[in-house]
Amino acid sequence: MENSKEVKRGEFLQRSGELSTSVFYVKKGLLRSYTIDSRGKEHIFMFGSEGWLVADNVAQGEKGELFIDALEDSIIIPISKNDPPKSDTQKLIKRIGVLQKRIIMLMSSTAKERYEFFLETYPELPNRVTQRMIASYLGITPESLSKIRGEIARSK
Amino acid sequence: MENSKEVKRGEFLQRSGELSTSVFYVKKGLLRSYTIDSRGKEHIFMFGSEGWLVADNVAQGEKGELFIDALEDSIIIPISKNDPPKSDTQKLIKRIGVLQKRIIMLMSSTAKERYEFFLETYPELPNRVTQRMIASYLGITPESLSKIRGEIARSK
DNA sequence: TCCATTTCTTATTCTAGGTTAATGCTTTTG
DNA sequence: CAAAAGCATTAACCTAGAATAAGAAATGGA
Repeated sequence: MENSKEVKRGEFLQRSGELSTSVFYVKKGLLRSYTIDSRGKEHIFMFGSEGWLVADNVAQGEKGELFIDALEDSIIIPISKNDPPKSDTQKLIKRIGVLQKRIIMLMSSTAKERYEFFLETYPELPNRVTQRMIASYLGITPESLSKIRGEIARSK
Repeated sequence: MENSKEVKRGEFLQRSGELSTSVFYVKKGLLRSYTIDSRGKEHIFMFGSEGWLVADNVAQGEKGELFIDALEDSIIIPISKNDPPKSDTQKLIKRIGVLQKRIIMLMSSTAKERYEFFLETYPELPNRVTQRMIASYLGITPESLSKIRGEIARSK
C-alpha cells in the first residue's frame, strides 16, 4: 500500500556522495545508515527498525554523507524530502533528543558504559545485528567489544 | 520587543534536573548548554550565538539533563515547548544535520581533526570562548588541546 | 589597583582502547 | 555440500589522549 517498497537484505537505498532526496520509513525489517571515514573505517550512524525513520540529514539537494542499506529483508516507504511532513515535528524533536544523548555519551562514557546503555535502550537489536555492527555503532573495535563482553560475563 | 529578556553573563536559564519547559532563541550574545557527568566533568553540548536556538532536547515535561547559561550578556527570547513553532521544521532538520556531523566526528576523527573542523566551522567562536570551553566541546582535556595547538603552531 | 582565582602551557607518567595476528566458527554462495 | 568469506574471540603489543603536577599569564571582583 501507500507507496511502500520491498528491499532485500544487502540492498542499498542510498550511497554516500549521491544526491539525498528521500527519507525512509521502516514498516518492517531493519535498515542501517553509516559512513566510511578517511581511513576506510565504517561507522554506523543509526539502526532503523519497525516504525523508525532513517535519513541522511543533509539539506535537500545536498550530496549525502551516509550509506543506507537493509540489514534484513524490509518493507519501507520512501518519503520525498521536499514533501514537508509537517506533523512529524514531534518526531524530529524526539530524534534530536536521541542524538543529544548519543553525543553526551560519546563524550563522557567509557566503551563499557556505552555498551551497557545500548543493551538497555535497544534490548532486541543484539538478536538482529552482529557484534561487529554493535561495535561500529558504539565507536569501538569489535576486539574491544569482545573484551568488554568477556569482562561482563565473567563479573556475574 | 516580543517577549525578549536580558540575561547577564553567568546567569542560568536552566539547570540539569529541572523541568525543561522552554527553548531559547538568542537575539544577541552567547549561550551554552552543558552536562556534568558522573565523574564530575563538564561537557559542552552546544554554543548558541546570535540566531541560534538553544534547547535541552528532552520531551516536554521531562527533567532536563543540561545546564544552560550565558557566556556573555545576552538578549534571548524564551519559547514555550508546547507552543508548536511549526515554521521551525526546517531549523529542526538543519539542527539534526549538525548533530549528525558531530556524532560522526566524535566516532571517526582524532582530537586534532576535530579541533581543525571546529575552527573552520565556527571561526568567530575562538574569540569569544576560552580554550577550556573549546576543549570541553571537542570532548578532550584543555591540556590535550594546548598540546595540539602547540603542534599546529610549530608546524607552520 | 591589587589580590585571588582561573586559565594556559609544558612535562611526566599512566591507561583505555586500538592494532595486529592467529585460531576456530558461522554464514554465504557457487 | 564444500570452499570461501566473514565473524567472534584471545593475546601481545602500541599509542592517543587522560591524569597529575607545577609554574606563568590573564582575568575579574572588591
